[in-house]
Amino acid sequence: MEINQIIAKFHEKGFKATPQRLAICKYVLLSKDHPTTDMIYNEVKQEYPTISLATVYQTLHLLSDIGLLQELDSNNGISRYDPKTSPHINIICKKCGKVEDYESERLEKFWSKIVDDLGFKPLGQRIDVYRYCEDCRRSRVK
Amino acid sequence: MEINQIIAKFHEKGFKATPQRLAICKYVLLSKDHPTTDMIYNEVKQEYPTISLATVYQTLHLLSDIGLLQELDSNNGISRYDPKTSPHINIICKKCGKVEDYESERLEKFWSKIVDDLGFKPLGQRIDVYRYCEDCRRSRVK
DNA sequence: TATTTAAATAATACTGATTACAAATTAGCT
DNA sequence: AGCTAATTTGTAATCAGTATTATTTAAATA
Repeated sequence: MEINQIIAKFHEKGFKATPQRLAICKYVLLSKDHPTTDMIYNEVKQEYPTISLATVYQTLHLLSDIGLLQELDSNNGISRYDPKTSPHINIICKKCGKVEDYESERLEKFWSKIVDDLGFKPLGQRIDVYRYCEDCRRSRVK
Repeated sequence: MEINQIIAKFHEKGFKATPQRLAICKYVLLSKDHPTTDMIYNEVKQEYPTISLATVYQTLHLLSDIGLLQELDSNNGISRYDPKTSPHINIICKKCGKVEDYESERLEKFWSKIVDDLGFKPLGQRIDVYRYCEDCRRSRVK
């Protein structure tokens, strides 16, 4: 997504396109690894050393509200954010919380039928599947 | 699920079938409304006035581990628990966090194909769909 | 049924992610 | 360039969930 599109999106929804917001967008929306709030804060602090953690939280909620990302808040109480808002599966490790994406045409096709059945257009969706990831299976602590 | 089956399940997995655990099972596994930890605590306290909140948390995690229920930890940071562990959709209100179930044969059929594609047997899954519920749409605060 | 013991409970202190607040700053309008 | 409501900051407060430890107990064994 282009930076100009993002700015337009903010304006369209009646919000200001502040540099802090754009910096967070630039990082999260390009990110491949479902970052946590902390990862985002530390990354954006490189560019805006005075940014407040509160701003990061507020912005992430805003981005979720206007549909630019999906909040994943995983099982260990630490939220993660996913720039992909189209139907896909999050393969989540029950131990460490790491998230991998799984996309397939079949899933998208199925999903559109399911939504038809539902009878309303959802604001968003989230499809998770749990397992233990490679790393956690190797170090079989529990 | 019969109480005897539940007791057997605990023993099979090497855990003790304590009265506290059984009381929590009795409430949650029969519950239709995806209760929060607090709801469970307050309900079970009727029968076991000395029960500790810590016991409730521990028991719920145990029940999740041995596959008797599904932890839902919803978007507002408060965990909810779902006695239904088969594939179904949780229709979640983005404002108040209320959860409704949606089941369909079509979904179950689709899901088994998706799992085949995945190439591994998941420990569990969670399929959420977001909207604003009736009540929250009516009281259009935000 | 009494004994034994590892497991479980209760009570409470603690942790850490998230939110609330209020003063200072600023995007974007005119 | 000035205005103003929106936004940001920094910090304090909140609160769900966890850790800890002394006490109790389920259930295996004799």
